Amino acid sequence: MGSLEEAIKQKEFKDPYNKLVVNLLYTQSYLVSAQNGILKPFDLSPEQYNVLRILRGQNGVPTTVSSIQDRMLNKMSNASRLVDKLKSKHLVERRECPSDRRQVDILITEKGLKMLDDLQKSMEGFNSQVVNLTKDEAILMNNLLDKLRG
Amino acid sequence: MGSLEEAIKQKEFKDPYNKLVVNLLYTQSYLVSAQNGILKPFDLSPEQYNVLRILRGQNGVPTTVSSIQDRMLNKMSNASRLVDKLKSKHLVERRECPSDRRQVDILITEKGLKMLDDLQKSMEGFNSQVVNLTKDEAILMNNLLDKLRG
DNA sequence: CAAAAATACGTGTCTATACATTTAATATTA
DNA sequence: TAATATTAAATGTATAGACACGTATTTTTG
Repeated sequence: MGSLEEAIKQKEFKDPYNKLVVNLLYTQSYLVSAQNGILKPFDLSPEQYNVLRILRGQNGVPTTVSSIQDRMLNKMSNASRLVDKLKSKHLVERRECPSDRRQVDILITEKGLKMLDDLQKSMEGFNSQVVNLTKDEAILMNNLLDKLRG
Repeated sequence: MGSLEEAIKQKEFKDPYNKLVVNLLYTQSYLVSAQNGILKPFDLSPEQYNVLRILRGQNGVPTTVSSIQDRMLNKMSNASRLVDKLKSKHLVERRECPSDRRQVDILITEKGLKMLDDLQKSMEGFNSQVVNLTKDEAILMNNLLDKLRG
């Protein structure tokens, strides 16, 4: 499973950039699959999990839907519908925003916080297990990724 | 837009592994969005494009659906339905496999090859434009990604 | 201040992903 | 060889991603 070439049975790539794009797409799929294994018992999708973490990071301060959208990993996703799904599971709460009636304040509920807490136990160590790199290599790669997006 | 922290407005991460997982997911979304811009005029999704390239790589030798599946970037995707979509656009052809009637041989059509050829003009340089790294950095990152998946 | 522009959120639609299940064909083995 | 297991592909279903569009509210500006 080591090299990309072996994994997707492609002999060679035009240049390192071409290979890198394919490699990043392939690695993301690898990570999401692994993450799904942990999230599935909690009946959460990766982006639902992400939205809950964003809301927990607010420490009780409400956020709007568009602010959640801005901070989501997948910018083209649909925060409105994800929040709706989380609300139907009673993991978040909606409040009409008094200062601007176009906006809707979103808050994580006790139940949502509890679920994140339970999840933490399963997620503990997941990142370092799934990422077979030394800490220094991980830091290096973070820097390269930040540069990549320039 | 430089750092991940800025992009998703998160102050800090538990450790470099945690950040790296988030960084990879975020970067994939960045790449797919950019790729979509090129593919949209051709009415192809990224995985449809990928399947066509796999078939072109066969140089006329037919492949089965499951072999395509194995080589796809997203292993959980559904080769059968993607092939179906490509067939309805007359970009691929299905043939029943004589040696094993469970299998279906898939071939790229002339129209499919022509589309890839036209696409190449737009895709030319895309990878090196979207990836703001030197060639050496790209090579380094490829090696780290291969190691990451262990 | 009235008209126009911008913003926030929701919705509609099509495609893709994730995963379970089904159906047909082939392989295994008792 | 008949029964069982395995495999290939397709299908069913729920959620998510991509993107256009609609509606209500607020901002801008002429």
